Amino acid sequence: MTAHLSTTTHQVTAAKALAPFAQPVADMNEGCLAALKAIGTISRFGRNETIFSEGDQASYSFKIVSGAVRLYKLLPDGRRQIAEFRLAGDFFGMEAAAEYALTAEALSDAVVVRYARNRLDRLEDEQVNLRRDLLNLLRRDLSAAQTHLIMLGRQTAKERIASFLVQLAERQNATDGSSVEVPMGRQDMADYLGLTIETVCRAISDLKRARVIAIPDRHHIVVRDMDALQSVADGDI
Amino acid sequence: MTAHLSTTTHQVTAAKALAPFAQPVADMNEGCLAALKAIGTISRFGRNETIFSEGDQASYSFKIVSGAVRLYKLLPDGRRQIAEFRLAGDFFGMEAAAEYALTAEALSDAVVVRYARNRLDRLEDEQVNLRRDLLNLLRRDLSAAQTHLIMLGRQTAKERIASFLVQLAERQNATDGSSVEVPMGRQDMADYLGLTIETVCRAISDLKRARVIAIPDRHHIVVRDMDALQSVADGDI
DNA sequence: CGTCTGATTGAGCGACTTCAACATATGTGG
DNA sequence: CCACATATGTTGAAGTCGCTCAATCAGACG
Repeated sequence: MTAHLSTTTHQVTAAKALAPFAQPVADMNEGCLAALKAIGTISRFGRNETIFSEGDQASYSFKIVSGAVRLYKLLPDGRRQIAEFRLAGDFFGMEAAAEYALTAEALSDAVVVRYARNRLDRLEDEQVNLRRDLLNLLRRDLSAAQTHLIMLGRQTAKERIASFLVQLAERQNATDGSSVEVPMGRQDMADYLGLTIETVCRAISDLKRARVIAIPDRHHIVVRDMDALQSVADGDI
Repeated sequence: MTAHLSTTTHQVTAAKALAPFAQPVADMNEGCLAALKAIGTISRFGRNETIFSEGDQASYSFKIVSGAVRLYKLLPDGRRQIAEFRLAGDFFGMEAAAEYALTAEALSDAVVVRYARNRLDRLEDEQVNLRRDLLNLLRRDLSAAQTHLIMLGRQTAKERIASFLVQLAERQNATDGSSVEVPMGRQDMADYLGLTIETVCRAISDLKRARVIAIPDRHHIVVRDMDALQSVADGDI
């Protein structure tokens, strides 16, 4: 493993200020970051604006400076499955081959850095470290997707919701009593968890009624008892 | 994309002879293959034998010569989600970081080539192409996982079964009337599709009753009407 | 032949969905 | 600032798909 801490100024401040999730960002070493910075251009997207669509030529990869992004697939009849939420500090579109396999939309107003794929590819050829970092990024994505799979395939609605909230809380290093930001709406949660919006609402209400969490407003939850929440996530009822 | 056709003798013959799926194998160029061959050692596993377990130190990566492998995760209470089936010609364990994220078991008696990770890593440092190929391998895995996600999150039982059978058939280039090998049992299918074995049976029986497929025996299906099967997969009933 | 494993079918139940009503923001124009 | 509109979220009642439990079947093998 060749991971190094990433510490350029703009991304860290952005992460602190706006990152709803404080999970470890894709680690990049200094040389790579400097090189990346040189080829990136800033770009802005409004809430629900499409950044790229499934099937588009994958001409760019991205890194989020502030805001958040949903990555999803649609079935022909409109059913939607969100594969990932990406947050400040995260990369996305790196995993694409010739065409994007997912659609990317801004969850909220977002500022991103755009990297031209051809320049990125050239950089990769030159810098072994960049290629290695990219490999590790993909490994993480794959691992996350596998965790997501068992969630959708083998967990109950309550377990999925609780697992999701645990993930949110952990990425923000939340402890009992601290407020956790929920950047996505209920429909987004439902489409990520393979449920309906009603089921999501009910499960959240149940957790609230059981005093495991509190809901100050739609976009925040307070974890009152992390152990209990984890137990629900694990199916220990 | 830097993919080249792989044409070493042993793997192609193995694929022809035993591959239940004839999907494009991870493409590797000649140089990489020769180098890989030099560091690989043959290894055999019996039916249901564990090749590695989730959490083990990831000391080796593998390529299947013959047979098939299931890759899965378990929940603490024993619920199982199969993430992938791997078949003759396929690599697995390449995606692992320090530890394996999944458990690998032989679906049937299997012959595999084992590559020591430290030697593999050294090869990657030396050969740009190998790293590039590995990257593409991971991209495919990720893309497959995302397709699997929408299956589990947003498709009905019938759609999942039909989609699965279409996948099987396509990988074997099956046309209407040709027999498709089904290397895994019903429980494996269920754990891949996030269903119970009974639901899998019933859905298959329904397709048989509708004359969309025929079932000569447990490990074979005949696609009688691929268009109809695809329609079921797409939810066009 | 009996046993064992895996597959199939049936009956009843329950978790999640669907449909519907209502509530709570957020924003807009007067 | 209020009246109204729209989007999002919440709750209830009824329906259904897939699960659970249970019995039976089919092939493999000693």
